[in-house]
Amino acid sequence: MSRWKPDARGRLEKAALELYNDKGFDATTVAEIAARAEVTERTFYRHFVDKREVLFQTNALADVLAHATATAAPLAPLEVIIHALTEAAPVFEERAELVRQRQAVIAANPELQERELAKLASLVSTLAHALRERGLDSTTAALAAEIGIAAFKVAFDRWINDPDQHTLAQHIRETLDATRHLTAPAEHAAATDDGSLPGQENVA
Amino acid sequence: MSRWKPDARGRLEKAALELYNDKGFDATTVAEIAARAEVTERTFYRHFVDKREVLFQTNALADVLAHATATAAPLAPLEVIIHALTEAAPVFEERAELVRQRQAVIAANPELQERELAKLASLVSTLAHALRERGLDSTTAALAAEIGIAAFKVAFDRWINDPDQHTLAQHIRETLDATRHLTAPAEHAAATDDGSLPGQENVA
DNA sequence: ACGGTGATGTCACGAACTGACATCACGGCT
DNA sequence: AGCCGTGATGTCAGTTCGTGACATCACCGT
Repeated sequence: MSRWKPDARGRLEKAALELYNDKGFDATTVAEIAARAEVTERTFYRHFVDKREVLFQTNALADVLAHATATAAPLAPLEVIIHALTEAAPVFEERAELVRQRQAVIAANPELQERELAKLASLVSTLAHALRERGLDSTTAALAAEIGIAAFKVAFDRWINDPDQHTLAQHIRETLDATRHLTAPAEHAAATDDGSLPGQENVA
Repeated sequence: MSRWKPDARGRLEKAALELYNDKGFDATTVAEIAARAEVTERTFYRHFVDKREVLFQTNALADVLAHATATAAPLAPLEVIIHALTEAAPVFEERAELVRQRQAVIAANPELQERELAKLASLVSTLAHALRERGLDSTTAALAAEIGIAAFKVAFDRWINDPDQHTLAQHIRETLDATRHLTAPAEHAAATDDGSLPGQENVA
């Protein structure tokens, strides 16, 4: 028979989630998590680089974004981003309850918010890289990626706090539409319509 | 005569900067900083909430942004933001050398990058609040603030890595112009086609 | 049966913070 | 002048995070 109960990592994750929810992140020690998962503290650190990382297992998202960006039809950068984010939406929508719970924990703790921002920043890098692969110049790619994730933040926030009114995908679309209205409105919009496809426009 | 040398905080700040630059953030202990500043470790923590915070004394920036946003002429949101960021630019330009040095330290350490993102997020809140005060609805304000800071990130990055080609203010203006091109341009199809995303069907 | 491997345990430790209490120049008040 | 409150600092003890080094031992392939 096996020397240890299987899936130590899973048990740790579950224990951590429960405790963070129950007593709050700060009041939870790694020792407690380990004890509840019936492993040692050391084992916790073998599975997660730190106490926060348990909540941020989401590399799936980066993969979806990168893939969707790479395979999207030739479109203006913002359309590509809408496409990619829309593809990614189900990752959240499929486990809305868990996501909300997780978000509540994060909302209650500044350290966790920092980590979340870091994760989002890494998504920006991923997106920007994927856009560069599509031929965008580096500044445009960086800017488009930043704006995309910025819009996602707002859309996600609205989705979390606006239970079931709309899907996340709808919020994303609405938010990016709002972005267009925000940035376009006063100016005449058609000036740059020289028929070119995705923007090779340079940042003058 | 006085019991202690004056300006403990200033000495701590100086000592920390030097050590972070010299041996790196990780390799520097608070004990070392305190020793060099000729105070105790405890005193360090009385002046700075943690080891990172020494590098993020920048509440001046938030004040400038909030004030400039509040007093800007009535304009489209994005114009207000351009105005505010432009007002804030001198905060950096006036001490470009120090800013570059600081940025190098931050670039070398993920923990510091996390903190920086947190500070920027707090600027987003400040900006959004100021925009709401101007009468924008909460979602538009949040979105405009996110986009403004996103553009600022890109502009700042270009400024740091593009020594003296342009001023930060120029970069900001260029970047926000690029934002307009990114979001507005040439998407004549979008006006009538609010429906399906092209290419959606064959993206796994 | 044998030896290598990988997941876990054990131990020891440094370094980041924190709470509680002590000290004592300074500045104001009487 | 003398007393007193205050604020900045020191001292100390303790908790928790996170890591390196080494030990254990079921499992798996040969």
